[in-house]
Amino acid sequence: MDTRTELLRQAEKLFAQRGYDAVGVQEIVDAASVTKPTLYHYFGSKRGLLETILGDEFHFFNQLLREAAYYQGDLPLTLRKIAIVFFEGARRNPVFFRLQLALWFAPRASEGFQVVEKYHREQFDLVEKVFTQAVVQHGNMRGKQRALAASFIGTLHHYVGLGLNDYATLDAQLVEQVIKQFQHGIYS
Amino acid sequence: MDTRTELLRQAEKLFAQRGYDAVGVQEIVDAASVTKPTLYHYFGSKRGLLETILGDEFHFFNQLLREAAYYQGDLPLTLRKIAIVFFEGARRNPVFFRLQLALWFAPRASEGFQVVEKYHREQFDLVEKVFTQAVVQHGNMRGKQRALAASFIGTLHHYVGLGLNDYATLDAQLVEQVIKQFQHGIYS
DNA sequence: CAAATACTATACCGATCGGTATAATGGCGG
DNA sequence: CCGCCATTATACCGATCGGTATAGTATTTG
Repeated sequence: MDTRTELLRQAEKLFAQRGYDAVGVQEIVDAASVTKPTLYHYFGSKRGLLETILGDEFHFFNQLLREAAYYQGDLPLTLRKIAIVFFEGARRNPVFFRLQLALWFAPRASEGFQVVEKYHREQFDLVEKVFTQAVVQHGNMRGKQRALAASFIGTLHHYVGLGLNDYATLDAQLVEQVIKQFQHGIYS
Repeated sequence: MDTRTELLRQAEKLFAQRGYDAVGVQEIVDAASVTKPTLYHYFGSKRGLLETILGDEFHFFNQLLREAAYYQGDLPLTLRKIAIVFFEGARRNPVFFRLQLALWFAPRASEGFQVVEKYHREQFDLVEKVFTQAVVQHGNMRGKQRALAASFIGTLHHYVGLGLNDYATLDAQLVEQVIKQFQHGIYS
């Protein structure tokens, strides 16, 4: 295991467990069994370390989301694919999803939120585009794409949060329930 | 304005804006135009300050919730009342709701989460009790009270979050949409 | 083989962290 | 008027914060 990867892994774990601000640089390098200059050689700053972690993870995840959000005329199918990507992502990589959720709900002026914001904006734009394309078939959604995208992603976040704390099981059945529930909100 | 109240107000605002860990004690006392011994006289520690802030706010809010969650045989009505309490609370006191949401999504091991947890547990218990009482009329919910309570509160949180960031308007219309959507999830 | 480059440790920086010892101030009851 | 208690400021504590100057050791490249 090279030291750079070990630093990324240990830092992600610590940030997810105790929060970005509460974890010191010294603690990270101790966990990775290196010293501070090594960390600063690779990442430049504590913030640079966080940006690298989130950049790598979101690069991977948002690519999956992009493929799932490729709209081909069937809105429920597309939403289902998106939900599956979120739920499977959270099950495969709970540490990252915990971190990312905590930072997303952190105060607007906090470092963590600012770093995570642009990646969430990417996700939002992908989902909003789906709803915009679907307006052709679902005219009653016209003008509501922004609210719908925010609501859908928010719903997925909320269930991911429940899943991470064992209040729900992120399985195919829950996907169906979420989609059905959300569609009912649209068509009413 | 007495200094104690001023400290509570300024600290709540700063914590909500930039996060509990990112705000230092010195900054709080400067904002309140006092010095550190004054803060430590009243609250004992930084954590004690946070506990007092959240204790006061949740004491007030959870009492409203308790009244709204008094079940009298009409589940949709009770859920509607609960949703209204959340939405009106968030509109009246957005600073507190921002803070409380951020702490709730903070890592399990963080100080902030630990302080906020017991008050959320109160809320959860109140809502779970509603579903348990409603099982008499809605037998298909039997055994799912825990998941339903978590899902309902999570839904409200998610819309409060949207409202705080202007992705939704926390009005009576949204209450109806949330209730209808949630009921559809139950009865299916 | 020489020189450059990448990587990593020791030891340190000033600033800030949460918290406190001491003492001065003020109002209030006896 | 005296003594008590609550409140507040000055000045300080050791520890930790994020970050770095310097130098050593590999590894790679010419």
